[in-house]
Amino acid sequence: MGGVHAPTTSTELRLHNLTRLLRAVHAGGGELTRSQLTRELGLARGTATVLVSELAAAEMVLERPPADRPRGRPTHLVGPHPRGPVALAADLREDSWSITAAALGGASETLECRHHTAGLATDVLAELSGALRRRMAELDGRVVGIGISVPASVRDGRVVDAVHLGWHDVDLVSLLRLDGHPLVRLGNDATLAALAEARRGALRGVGLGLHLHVSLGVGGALVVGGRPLTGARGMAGEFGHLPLAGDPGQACACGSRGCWDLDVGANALIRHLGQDIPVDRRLDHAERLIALAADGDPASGRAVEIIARAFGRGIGALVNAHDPEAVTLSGLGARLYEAAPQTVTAGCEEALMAFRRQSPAVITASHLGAAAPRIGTAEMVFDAFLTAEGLRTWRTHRITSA
Amino acid sequence: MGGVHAPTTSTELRLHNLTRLLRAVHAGGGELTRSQLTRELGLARGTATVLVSELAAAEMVLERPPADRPRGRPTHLVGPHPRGPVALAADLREDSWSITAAALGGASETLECRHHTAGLATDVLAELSGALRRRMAELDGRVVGIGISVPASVRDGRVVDAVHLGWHDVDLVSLLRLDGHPLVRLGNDATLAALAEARRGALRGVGLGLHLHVSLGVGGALVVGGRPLTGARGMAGEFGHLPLAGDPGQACACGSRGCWDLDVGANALIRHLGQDIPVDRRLDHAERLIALAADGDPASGRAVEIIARAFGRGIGALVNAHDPEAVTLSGLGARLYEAAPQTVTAGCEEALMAFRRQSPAVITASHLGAAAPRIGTAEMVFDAFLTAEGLRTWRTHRITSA
DNA sequence: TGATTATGCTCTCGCCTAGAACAAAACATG
DNA sequence: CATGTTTTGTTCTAGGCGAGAGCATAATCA
Repeated sequence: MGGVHAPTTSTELRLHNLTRLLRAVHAGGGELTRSQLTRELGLARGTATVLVSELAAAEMVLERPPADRPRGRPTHLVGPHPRGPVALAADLREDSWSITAAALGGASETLECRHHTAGLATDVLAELSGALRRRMAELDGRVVGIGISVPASVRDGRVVDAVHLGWHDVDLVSLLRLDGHPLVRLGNDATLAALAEARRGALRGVGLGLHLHVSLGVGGALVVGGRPLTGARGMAGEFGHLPLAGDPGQACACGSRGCWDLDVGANALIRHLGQDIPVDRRLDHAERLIALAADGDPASGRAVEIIARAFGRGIGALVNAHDPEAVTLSGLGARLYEAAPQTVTAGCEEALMAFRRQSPAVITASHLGAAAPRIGTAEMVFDAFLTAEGLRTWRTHRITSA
Repeated sequence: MGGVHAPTTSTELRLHNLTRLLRAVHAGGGELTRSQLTRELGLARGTATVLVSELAAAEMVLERPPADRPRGRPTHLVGPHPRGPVALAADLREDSWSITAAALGGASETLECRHHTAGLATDVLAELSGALRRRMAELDGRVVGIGISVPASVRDGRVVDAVHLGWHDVDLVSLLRLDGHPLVRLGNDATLAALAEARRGALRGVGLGLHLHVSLGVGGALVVGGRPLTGARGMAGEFGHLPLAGDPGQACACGSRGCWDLDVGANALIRHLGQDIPVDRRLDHAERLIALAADGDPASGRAVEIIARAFGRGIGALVNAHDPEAVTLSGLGARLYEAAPQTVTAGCEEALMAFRRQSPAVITASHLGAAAPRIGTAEMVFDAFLTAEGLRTWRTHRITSA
């Protein structure tokens, strides 16, 4: 499920082991030595030699001397090649967009970041499209895929529904005119934040984790074996539209009633204070309100407490249902937890089944911050690229272009 | 992730392909021809010859002539060997236990079935233990594993909590004195019903499915790639303890509030009618109430409608959150859906996000009936056995015993 | 009876990895 | 500073595996 097929022939076996090696390099952040990789993958040293040489010849990895040198013959760190594969990650938000380039191992650099006020105006997309094409040209031949993170439901590469933006069934890939590129992937920002957490954050190595990403509302994903569940149509993780913590009769903009979204997120926080803020400034405003609360402002403080409690209760309910090993929070969720950890925890315990209270799941605020969706987007692209197929493409591409 | 490792050497490659072949035979119910298997697995005919011969020599499969003969040279059905592997499945319930033997391909026969009134009395376990040992002796050397289905939360092979039975942290495997056997697996009945549905029912081939099993309350599992999620501690699928459809303030016996369990299941149905029925007769009674409703009894009819609506609303909420391709119902859930399909559907649509209403997930009543946990138990055992390790064990065992 | 059709069997070939033996490059020690 | 120790890289051989080709086989069809 998702590109990693087991080999059935000896030829595929080679490709499979090359992929495994490359994935290990990527997962290790490009900071593992050749001998570590050899041990980790259970390869013979001779085999490792062949495989690493092949990847180095293809300009995917480069060996460099390590900082510290233990006793015996020195080994080398296997890291990304300076002319190696790059994933471009575009993070499109209600109020801004950015483009980040990530190399094998996950090291990334945000190349460009623009604010906008136009919501989904076509010229915002045109601007982003132009920037992406420019960056691809700059990185001549190194871009193996483009990922786009959007605050919206995504299905089969199309934006199905963006409640807060008023988008419905938009073919973003076509609008960005990236059809020509072989590997373009679209993802929901919360799902991608979960992916980032699974690969580079607190859910690393966790069998079953739950990640919640709070922005205007609440989204997230169950993470199973390092992979967020995306649902049959790529629209899972809409936890905000479970009736977890509030008035079951209250209507939600999504068309249902009693949604958790009505009680948690920037929208809820602002509504609780009776304020009226335009969509494209709500996230910033909500962060400011949480800061105000921390500084002792009573009205903000009360609102934050209410939201934090509702957040906690929903978390408890979700833990009841799914029994995760760990729960991680990103976006506004992390801020909320940092501002009122005891309130969130109390809400959670309140909703937990009694026998689970003895060993509740660990709640952690993500340390990836606002970069989470970007990082996850790059991981999504590398997931698609680090396959037998991707390797073949890279090799033939480099051979023909050289 | 569950025993299926990818090969890294050519020796493992052979074992891997043997396993794939055996799994395909099992998944196909032992009714696939050699040529079908060859095509399905993408093998060369020569390779298939070698692999099938090897499995036949090990007395795992047996080739037999097919019923219908198409044009060319006749091929053979690859089915279970009469002296081949057998999984024993014990289904332990509040009021009875049974033992079922399943062969490769899933064909099963219930060998023994006893009623009891003693709940968890030690002599019930002793009786079951004796019966299991007897069956193992009868099936001399063919039993590759024993699975046990229990109506309780299970963690690390121990019964953690059985609300309606009063069991807490019971080491059932030790109590049954089966420690000697290499492969003993314990599972929750709802989770195993979901597994059965995934392998032999309506969730076959479904990428992400949701199975709900209604008895006194509601349990179930998300099925991902043919495998039910069990949670970090094996206690997932407690969907009944999400506050999905009722009064959020109402206290539940589990220690939380507003649980779905309060509105759906035998307990809820009986409570809605203001009746008072002992725990061990509630399931039967609830079925009778649903039958009464179908016959036109107004009080029962109203109660069933209310429960069905709450059931539907919760399903809708879960579909919002997880976006399953299909939803299957077993136990009382199937009865409820058959009795009032339009009410369930209406409740579901009511809770769905508007944009999902265009293509809602398909709801299906399971056709496996009461056998679902048994079937799932056998599948659990074969899952553990049909691995490179399991094959090795079988081969060495047969070699030394022959 | 002979043509057609699809499958099974056998053998060769190329590919892959393990493992052993040897070489190399550092550090540790006196 | 020279020598021994330790760990890793390199090279080569042996054994195993599956693809594919060519042939054999067993049924149906005309």
